[in-house]
Amino acid sequence: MKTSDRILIAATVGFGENGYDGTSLDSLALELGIRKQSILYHYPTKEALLDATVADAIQVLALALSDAVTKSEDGWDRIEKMVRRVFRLAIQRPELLGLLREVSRLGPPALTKAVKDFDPLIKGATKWLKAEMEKGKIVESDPYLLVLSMYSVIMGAATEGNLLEAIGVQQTPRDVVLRRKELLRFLKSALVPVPK
Amino acid sequence: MKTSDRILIAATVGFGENGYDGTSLDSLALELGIRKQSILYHYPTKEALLDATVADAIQVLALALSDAVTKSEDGWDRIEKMVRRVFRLAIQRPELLGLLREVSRLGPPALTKAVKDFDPLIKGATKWLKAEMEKGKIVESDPYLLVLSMYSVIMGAATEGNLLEAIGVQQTPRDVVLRRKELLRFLKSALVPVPK
DNA sequence: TCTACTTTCTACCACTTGGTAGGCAATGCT
DNA sequence: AGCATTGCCTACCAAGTGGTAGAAAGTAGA
Repeated sequence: MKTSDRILIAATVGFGENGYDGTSLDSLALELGIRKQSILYHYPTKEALLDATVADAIQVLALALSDAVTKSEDGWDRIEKMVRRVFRLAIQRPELLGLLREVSRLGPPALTKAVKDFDPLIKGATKWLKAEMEKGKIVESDPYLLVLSMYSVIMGAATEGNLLEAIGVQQTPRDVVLRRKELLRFLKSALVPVPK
Repeated sequence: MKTSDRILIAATVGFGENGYDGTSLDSLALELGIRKQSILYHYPTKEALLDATVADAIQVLALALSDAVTKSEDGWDRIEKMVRRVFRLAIQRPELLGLLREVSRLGPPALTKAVKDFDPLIKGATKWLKAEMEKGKIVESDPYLLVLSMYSVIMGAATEGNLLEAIGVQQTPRDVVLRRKELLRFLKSALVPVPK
């Protein structure tokens, strides 16, 4: 693999799990078996490296979501498949969502760029939700607010691994499935209109 | 106010908003108009200071919750009042919830201690939810899982201020009320049984 | 083979980090 | 008064931070 890609991955894991300030270029270099200066050759500053990881993370997330969209039908089925897809991502690469959470804490300027990349996703989701509401397939409410709520719910559920471990909650695949099911029940009862 | 208390508050804000690694003792001291060594007099290490802030934050949260409990009736009313109380806390002192989120990212040893302090709260909530379920006032499901879900939902909603600002969402009191309402609708439809 | 370019390295540097040692003034107790 | 304790200070320090300068080593084309 290209060195620049190896750096990107290691940095994503580092920033996503130990935070931006908690991850030094030296520690990344040590992990990769190279010198810090090689990192700075590929990414001129630490901040540039952060921007690259965030852009990549958003792209991966966007890809996963669009994959779920194409493989689903309108209505609740689409939401369910998207949640499942995000959960799979959270299990396979928990650092990705951790990074997005971290960048939202860091604030500008990194967050400003991230939001710009993220915007089309939000816009698309909002538009779709609105259409679904008009069709009566989703409970009527402010679609933008709904997107934000869903974002924070899914984000919370997907990034609380550390906490669960500390509480002593098992993290076997079966338990994760259970938690995902509970989350889906949560969302479904809030989003799907009760049939008359 | 006692110097040690001033330090505690400043540290809570620092750790909660800029993270543990993002907050240096020097910057805290500068802000307080004292020397770093004075901080180290009251709290022997930076980690000890972190532990103190976390213990304090949990105590404040527990107090707020128990206040909501005593002033509410059983059933949905109690959950609603608790959510409102936590939201109020999130508005008045956003750094408190930010700190709890930060400590869950930091992992042991700080998280281990925090969980120990937090445990009675979780146990109490779980027990109460179970009783409510048996009375039929809350939808039947795994109470422990439910507590965790509610925790992550509320935490997410209450700590996404930075993100909302970057997206361009207004943060006027009216908007916060709207978001709280949406969250409550979310919770209510997931928790309150549909009347036959 | 010579040359130009890419990539990684060694050697530094100024600055910040958490933490130690010990001094000095205020306070209160005997 | 004498004395111990408390609280904050100055003076340091070793380690680690992101980043610069420039040499060395590989690589590919002429």
